[in-house]
Amino acid sequence: MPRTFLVKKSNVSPGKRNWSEVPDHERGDVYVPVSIFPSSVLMTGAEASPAEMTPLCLTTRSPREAQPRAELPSSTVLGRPRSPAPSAGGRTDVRRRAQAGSTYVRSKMKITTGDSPPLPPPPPPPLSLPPIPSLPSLMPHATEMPVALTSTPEPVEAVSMVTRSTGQSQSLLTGMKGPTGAYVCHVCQKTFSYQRMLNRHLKCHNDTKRHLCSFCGKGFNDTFDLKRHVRTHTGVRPYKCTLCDKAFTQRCSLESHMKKIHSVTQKYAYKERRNKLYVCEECGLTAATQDALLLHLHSLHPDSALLKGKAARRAAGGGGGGGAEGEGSSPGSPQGADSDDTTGSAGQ
DNA sequence: TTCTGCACCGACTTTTTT
DNA sequence: AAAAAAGTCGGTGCAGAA
Repeated sequence: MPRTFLVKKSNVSPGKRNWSEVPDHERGDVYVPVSIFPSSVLMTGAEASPAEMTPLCLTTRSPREAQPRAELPSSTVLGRPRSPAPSAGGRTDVRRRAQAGSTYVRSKMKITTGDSPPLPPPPPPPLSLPPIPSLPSLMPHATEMPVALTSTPEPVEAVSMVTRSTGQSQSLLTGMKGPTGAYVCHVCQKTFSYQRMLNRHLKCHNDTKRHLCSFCGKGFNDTFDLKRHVRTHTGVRPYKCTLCDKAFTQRCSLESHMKKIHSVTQKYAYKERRNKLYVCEECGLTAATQDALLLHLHSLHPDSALLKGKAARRAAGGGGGGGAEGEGSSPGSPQGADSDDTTGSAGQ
């Protein structure tokens, strides 16, 4: 069974990993799940692994797992005072942040609510983001503020037409339907075939991010985006090059590598689904099937969040994923572990 | 039954860093 | 230039409300 590429962090610059300093052939040998935990969230002594501390989906490890544990660098992104408040626009210049020691934050980072959490919120309630001060009453729910942050003043009125009680946009969204029947974004005039696509797209114009990374505080619109991001903290690299043992966090990175370095072009049709890879976020093992992954989890990680989540779902009456469980689906939730970009529902 | 929000996932693209 | 990371969208399925 292939082994997920797990990356050991060498103690490099604060707050930033330097994977390149780790020889590729060594990356898979040692898994340091998280080495950038802020001291503020570190428990005393060695009793708590990073995974145990994180509210993310990294679940507790059984004592018998003698995984190397990374010490927390004294000056990680979160272990030090953050840079001053972000710009008014909600975005922060990466260089400014870098000067402040927050090298994880990229230039396109959108601060969640205008204020990055000074410290990683211990189990962050993902859904409890405070509304944008200027529109508190109009945005009870982040997903229901379609044009709240447009540059034009009138959208505020439009937003008020989106009601929480009904969960329906009474006139705003339908009113945005263009002459072709497509749904048009007020902000960028992009068109979408489905209203739900437009609704989701509108979040892009919204600086309020519902899903916060507990490691660095960065916010994302989508849980999947957050989970993908978290992998940069955990060092899990499931996509391994078979030719040079290099590994990547995203499949596209691997495919790009294969093409550019090895001149190997994967034969995939446009948007053709690749083989799904099931990854154990506990130890990095990869499996070709969900059953194999479950078997592995049962045998080695019986306390894994994924298994607990499945058990909880069974207890709750069967049902598959979806909103009910997802509502509390923070990156630390069982579901979170269950649904990494390489694991999780086998529905697809 | 329909609509909607939400979670989830894969894929493609873009930007930034090394 | 390559890699890393993030932004975005198409699509699917479930749950809850109307």
